[in-house]
Amino acid sequence: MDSRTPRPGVPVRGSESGRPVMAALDLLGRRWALRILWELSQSPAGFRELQRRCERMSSSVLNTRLNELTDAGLLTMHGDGYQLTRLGEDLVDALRPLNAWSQRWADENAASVRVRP
Amino acid sequence: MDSRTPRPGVPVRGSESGRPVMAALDLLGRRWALRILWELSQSPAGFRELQRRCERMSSSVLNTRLNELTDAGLLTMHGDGYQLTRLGEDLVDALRPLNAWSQRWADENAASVRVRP
DNA sequence: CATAGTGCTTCGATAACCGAAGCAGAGGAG
DNA sequence: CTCCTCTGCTTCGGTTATCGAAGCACTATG
Repeated sequence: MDSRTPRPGVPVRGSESGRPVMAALDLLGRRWALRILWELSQSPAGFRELQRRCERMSSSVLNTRLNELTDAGLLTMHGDGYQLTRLGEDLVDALRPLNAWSQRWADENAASVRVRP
Repeated sequence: MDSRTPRPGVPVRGSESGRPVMAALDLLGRRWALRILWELSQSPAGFRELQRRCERMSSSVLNTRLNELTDAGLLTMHGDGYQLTRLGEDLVDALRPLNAWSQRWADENAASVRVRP
């Protein structure tokens, strides 16, 4: 098991402070991490199913992320696949405003593109 | 200028769909992106000041991120440094629940560590 | 028995990131 | 004016993360 999984209270990539939000930014800033949580919030899925949903993401990275997120207590694995823990669901809830924001972002971006084609 | 800045409506790393939230996950999933927004939400800062706050992050990556985030319309640069746009501030607001969540994460993590020392 | 599915691993290639150094320009001091 | 210092930014060689194809061990099904 990779012991470099970001944890609150411990120095992480880019911050020695150990502040929880810094550990979160490190964990979630790694590639595919947010996406995996997002997909599992839609519905639980097995390894290969996740890989398909994320347009053939590398299996080695998927495995690494699954281990990290499991270590961090955000998801668990049963016989029928991976699913979010209570804590993982809460994180996805906390990330929900991001969905609404991205829509506004799309609108403003379309507007700013429209004036210079 | 790097034209690979993720934008809503355009295919990005890991998703061909062009869905806004996927573009957001790509943009924000890159290293230091969330952190830079976070720091600028505390207060505007110049290039080297940002570098200091982020514990000597590489200047090349900082420059790349600043360009991407500016391209995406999340921040602007004046004579007195970089600062968030309205859209950038909204994003930080949307990310605010993450702060609260990370605190709960820290609590639960401390609890689960305590039972197996 | 063969076939197809699973979770996961290995490994060479590529892309992202790091870190130290340096450049050009804008001041301020002497 | 020169010298010094600060700025935003660039370059480049080395390290790390990620990719992608292949394969392993196992289970289930026919």
